[in-house]
Amino acid sequence: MTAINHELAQLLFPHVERTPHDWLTQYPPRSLPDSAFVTRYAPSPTGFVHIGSIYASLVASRVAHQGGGVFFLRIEDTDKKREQDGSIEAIVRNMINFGLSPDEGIIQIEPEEREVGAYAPYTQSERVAMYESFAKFLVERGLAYPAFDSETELDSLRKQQEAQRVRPGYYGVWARWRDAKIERIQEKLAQGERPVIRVRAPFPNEARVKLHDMIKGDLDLPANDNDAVILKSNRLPTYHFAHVVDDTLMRVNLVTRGDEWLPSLPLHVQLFEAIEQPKPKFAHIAPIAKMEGTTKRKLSKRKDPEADMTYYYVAGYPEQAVTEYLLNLANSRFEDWRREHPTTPNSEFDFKLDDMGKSSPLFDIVKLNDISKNVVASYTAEQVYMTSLVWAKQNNPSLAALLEHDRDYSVRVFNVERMSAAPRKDIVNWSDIERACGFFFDELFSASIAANGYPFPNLGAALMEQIIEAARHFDPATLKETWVIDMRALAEQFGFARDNKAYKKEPTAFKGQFGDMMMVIRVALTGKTNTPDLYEILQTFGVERANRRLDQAIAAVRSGENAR
RNA sequence: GGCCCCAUCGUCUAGAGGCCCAGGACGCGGCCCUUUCAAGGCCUAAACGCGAGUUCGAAUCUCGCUGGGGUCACCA
Repeated sequence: MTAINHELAQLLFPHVERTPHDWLTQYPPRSLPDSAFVTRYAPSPTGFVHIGSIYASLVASRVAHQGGGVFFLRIEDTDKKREQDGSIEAIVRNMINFGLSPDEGIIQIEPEEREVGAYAPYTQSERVAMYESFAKFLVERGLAYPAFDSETELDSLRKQQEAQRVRPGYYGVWARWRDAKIERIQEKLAQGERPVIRVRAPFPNEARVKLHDMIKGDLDLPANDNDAVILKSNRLPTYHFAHVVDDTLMRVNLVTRGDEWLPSLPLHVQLFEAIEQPKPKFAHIAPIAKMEGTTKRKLSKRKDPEADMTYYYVAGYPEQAVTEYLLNLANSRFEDWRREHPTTPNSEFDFKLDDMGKSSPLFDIVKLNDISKNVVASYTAEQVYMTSLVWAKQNNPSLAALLEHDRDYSVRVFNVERMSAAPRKDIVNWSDIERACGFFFDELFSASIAANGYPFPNLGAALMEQIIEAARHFDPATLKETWVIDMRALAEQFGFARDNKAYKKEPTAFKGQFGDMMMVIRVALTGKTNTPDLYEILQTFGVERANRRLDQAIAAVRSGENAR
């Protein structure tokens, strides 16, 4: 520490008395086994929650918790311009919903915000004193210096570099404030100008940074020679410096983050060395991407609705489905595991960073839908009822009213073809319920008939009337097999084939096959051509509702207006 | 443009020199089952970007090329 550096440090940070050592003493190493990882999710509160964030925190949380480590939440609010109200609430709510509740940081917002953890505060704007201590430390050692370039000066610098076709940046001869005399700095400060603080990077720097990334493998990057800004003129740190100081003081030993950070990794390594602290391990995650025409790009907040977690809430995807889809993207082994362990909570899946892909996976809603169908099928009717009701209250109030109006009936509706070994898989998400089950509810059924009529097959009004009339005599005490046998007999009586084989053998001898007759009943009861099993529908409806529907259908057939 | 990362069916991927004329899942198509639909069962089509090496032998190792992506802010 030279006298001049010390003087400069005092000039820049006269009020800063605490040293890095003081802070390191205040926040001692965690007492955890060596194998335990301390990870964090460090979002900036700049808007809606991106699915990539949930993906990254899922990874971080699993890696930490599997080894008995700690996963915490840190709010990176150093860019006050981009900050948006409500972001923190959205972040915390999403984490809770997705079973990613942090061990430390803001863990709750309702009824009141609550922060826990011994490494507080967990919000960067409240940690300014720490950044200043470390910045002062660097200035004292000649490893950082103030720079007073204005925005326009930096712009013209960049333009000159472009014109001369040299690498843009603040380095070598371009780093004008790098070796400024202290008198000049004093003068600027006296004029009331606020400098940024830049690292003094070795220049020229031919060194290479070699390290092992837990996802990307062995990395070999050129060392940093750019005098990056570590403290902005408003005294808030840049991401780079905040990352290094916070992850040091909060004793993070594994940094998981998007791989867009790879290019600045050498700077980070340099900063860890400059503050004389060990660097953590790194795991750089390839972000979820999407095709746009022929180009692949990161899922974008602006362009892609599916980037926003709100999309999944509005569509009513169970959180478990989204989680398992993401787990599958991260570790494709997951779906094999799921098949072998159909009912085990996914938290017991042995997640491995090693198994993560190195390149960006493409988002695939079709695959998500498939996973979601299976998740919904694994729910009990009661669970479907409860969960979809919560969704409907927010997203489909009229459906919520129907579900609440007759709770028992609704649960029975969701129980149709659910209790078997091969449960019905026709509900993708809660917004799909109206399409799949709407006809069970008289209001929705009537609306559908009013809008679309009955999609009856062309069998002639007289015959259809007879068929529907015959269906009126349903006895709930009848066993399913018996009922089917009875219906087959009826089919034969009406001139339909008793079974498919008979029909295939001699198609012209019949009015149609068994299914054709049943379709008339199906449409009469439901107004649809694709529904669950008719026997179960009749059982669920009950005789009264069934007969009411059949009578209505007969009337429609008679009037002819809806037959088509 | 510099630097960096990446590269197997349409998609997610398995594959760490012979087990692979490449396996699974989703999707697509077909068949079976069947009161429609869904599910389920069976089956088909579908990929190692290209070129050199190394080797008895390469999807797997090396190099080059090509292609894709990321990044070059007082944003994170």
